[in-house]
Amino acid sequence: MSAKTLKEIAKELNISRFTVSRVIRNDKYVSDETRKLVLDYLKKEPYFPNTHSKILFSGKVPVIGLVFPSEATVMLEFYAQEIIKGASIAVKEKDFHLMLFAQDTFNYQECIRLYRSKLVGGFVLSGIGKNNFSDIRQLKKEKIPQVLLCSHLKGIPSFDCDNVEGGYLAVKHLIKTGRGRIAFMHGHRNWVDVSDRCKGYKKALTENKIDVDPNYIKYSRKIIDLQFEKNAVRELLALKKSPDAIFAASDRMAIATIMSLKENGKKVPKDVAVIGFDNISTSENLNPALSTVEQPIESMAYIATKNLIQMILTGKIISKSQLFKPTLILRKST
Amino acid sequence: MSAKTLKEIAKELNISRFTVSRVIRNDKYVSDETRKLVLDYLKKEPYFPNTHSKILFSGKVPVIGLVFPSEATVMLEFYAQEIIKGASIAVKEKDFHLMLFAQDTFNYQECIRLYRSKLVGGFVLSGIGKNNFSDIRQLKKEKIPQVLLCSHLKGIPSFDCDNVEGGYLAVKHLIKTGRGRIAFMHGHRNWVDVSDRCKGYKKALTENKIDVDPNYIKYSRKIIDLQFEKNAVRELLALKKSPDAIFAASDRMAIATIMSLKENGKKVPKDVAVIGFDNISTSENLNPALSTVEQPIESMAYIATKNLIQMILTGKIISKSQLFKPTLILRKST
DNA sequence: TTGTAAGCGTTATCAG
DNA sequence: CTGATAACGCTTACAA
Repeated sequence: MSAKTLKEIAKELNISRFTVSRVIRNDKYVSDETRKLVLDYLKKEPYFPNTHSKILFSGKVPVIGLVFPSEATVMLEFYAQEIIKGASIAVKEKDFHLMLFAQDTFNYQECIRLYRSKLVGGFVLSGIGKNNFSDIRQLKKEKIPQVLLCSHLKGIPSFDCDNVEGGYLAVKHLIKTGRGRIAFMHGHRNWVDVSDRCKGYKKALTENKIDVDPNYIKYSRKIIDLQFEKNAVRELLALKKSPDAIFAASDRMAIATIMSLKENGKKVPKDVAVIGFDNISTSENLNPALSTVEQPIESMAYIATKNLIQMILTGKIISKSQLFKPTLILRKST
Repeated sequence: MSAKTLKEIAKELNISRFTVSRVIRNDKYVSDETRKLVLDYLKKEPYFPNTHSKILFSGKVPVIGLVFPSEATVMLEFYAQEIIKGASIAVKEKDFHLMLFAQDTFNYQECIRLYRSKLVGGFVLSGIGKNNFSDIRQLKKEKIPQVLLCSHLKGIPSFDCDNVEGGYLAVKHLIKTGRGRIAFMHGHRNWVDVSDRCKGYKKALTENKIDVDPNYIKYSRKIIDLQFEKNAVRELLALKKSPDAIFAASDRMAIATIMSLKENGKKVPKDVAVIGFDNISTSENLNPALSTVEQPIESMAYIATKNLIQMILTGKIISKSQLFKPTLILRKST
């Protein structure tokens, strides 16, 4: 059943559609009598204004495009739900809507098309990697409202966790608990978050007068490499001075690391402590339960979306960014 | 930068907007000369037709509303991404779009509003529980195109895994590997999938001449109960004949079950075998790696969305449903 | 207080 | 072959 239009309602009531429109928009210039007539009608037959007429007329597009590039899955696998939740809340507050775009690889041309055809009013871009930073600048040139989530780039409004601080917290904790030979394992270098966590790692080490040993840093050269942790652990254990702790840049990696350590006869945390990053839901049910660093993803998504909406509503491109504080979650693996 | 309209392009070329429109729509009745003129222009300045004008004119709304009620999170926590992926692929094939609605509890009134205001053309409803079946029937009465995903209801096009078969496979496997005292743990009874898995459980038992013992069936009375598995395991172990296997209706539950068993000094699978349902990504990294049953969620979402699109395009409400085959994944916990 | 006209950006149909 | 008219459903400004 299609909704009645103003015209149809007006015809049934023998008045003009403009009068009906006035009542609905609470315009003053309607007699109490006609107002009552219309309101009584609307009680029985609710009115649903056509979204597209409204957008067409107003020129404002109350739709946020939430982009999930598949490449970023490595990073965002466990975050999709929280991002959606945060963005949904922001969107509801302002009567906006959320459109989802799962792209194979980030496609800025499609973004331009979506924007210029007025399907969306702006974008929340999640987990954009360095390889796409030039595309982001392109979007900026086109004056397309956008915010970055879980990534950051100078000149673009970015909402990210303070990953330097996160890495720093994790490693400082390891040092505090008596570990001195701390390795760092991370994924493909395309994402700034990874470099940031590495910076935090190095910062904690130097601050504690521990030399940064490149042999202790292992990273994946492929975006997806199922054998990576296995090989990395083997290599680390083969070192003359093998590490007594490993900081993994994601919980997923930390879990695989723990498994590999066990397979190699090491006890966690006795022989090697392990700390992850993300606090995914299964990490507390592991054996041993995983220590990790948590990002406030839902609020990051909420704030990011809120800012984007503000930009769309005011028509102004701002470039306020925000770094969110991570939290150390201590369990049994350290 | 806003996209140029037909009118603006026409003005620059000193022809009428209708002619420009013709060229763009590949209409025959344009002279080669004018066609070239327009095409040359479009090469430098691509044209992006206004979505809303098109929808307004055509009356067709190429937008799928993907609804995620929070209640269903218990079920869908690990599926969001795959559902999104499947739906996205279907949507792209037909030039539709995906709008996301994360609702606190399923809100059919909002669905009606969204449909009648022409914001969406129909709904993919994920993880609808029995408590909302009357709302679904209401939507059907309103002739709103909808499909159910990960749930099923007679008379409504539903795309679900064959959970009876899934439960049957899991329990048959336990029996085959020598287990005779098999418990079943599941979540809140609001979801049909749970009842179906229970049916499969019972079917496998009776088929193998094992009595169904109600003491072996534990279910959560609350939708979220963090202590549930702990208590259930304790109660099961306190039985005179405590179970030698547990079939948990979700991997999450299975993982918590394994932890509780270990805390109670039991070895998995030696003392008690455990099998889950879902095949979530961490289940293979557990210790022991979790045996489980996998649902083809992505294709379920794909097919469901495809069917919905067909309904929207043809304007016909069909009620073809489909049950998808689950797969047994055997690892170390059984 | 109410109705009319014009416009948002398309397209189908008719007239020239 | 091309331009004009009308329509999709709504709102703003203006006229009655």
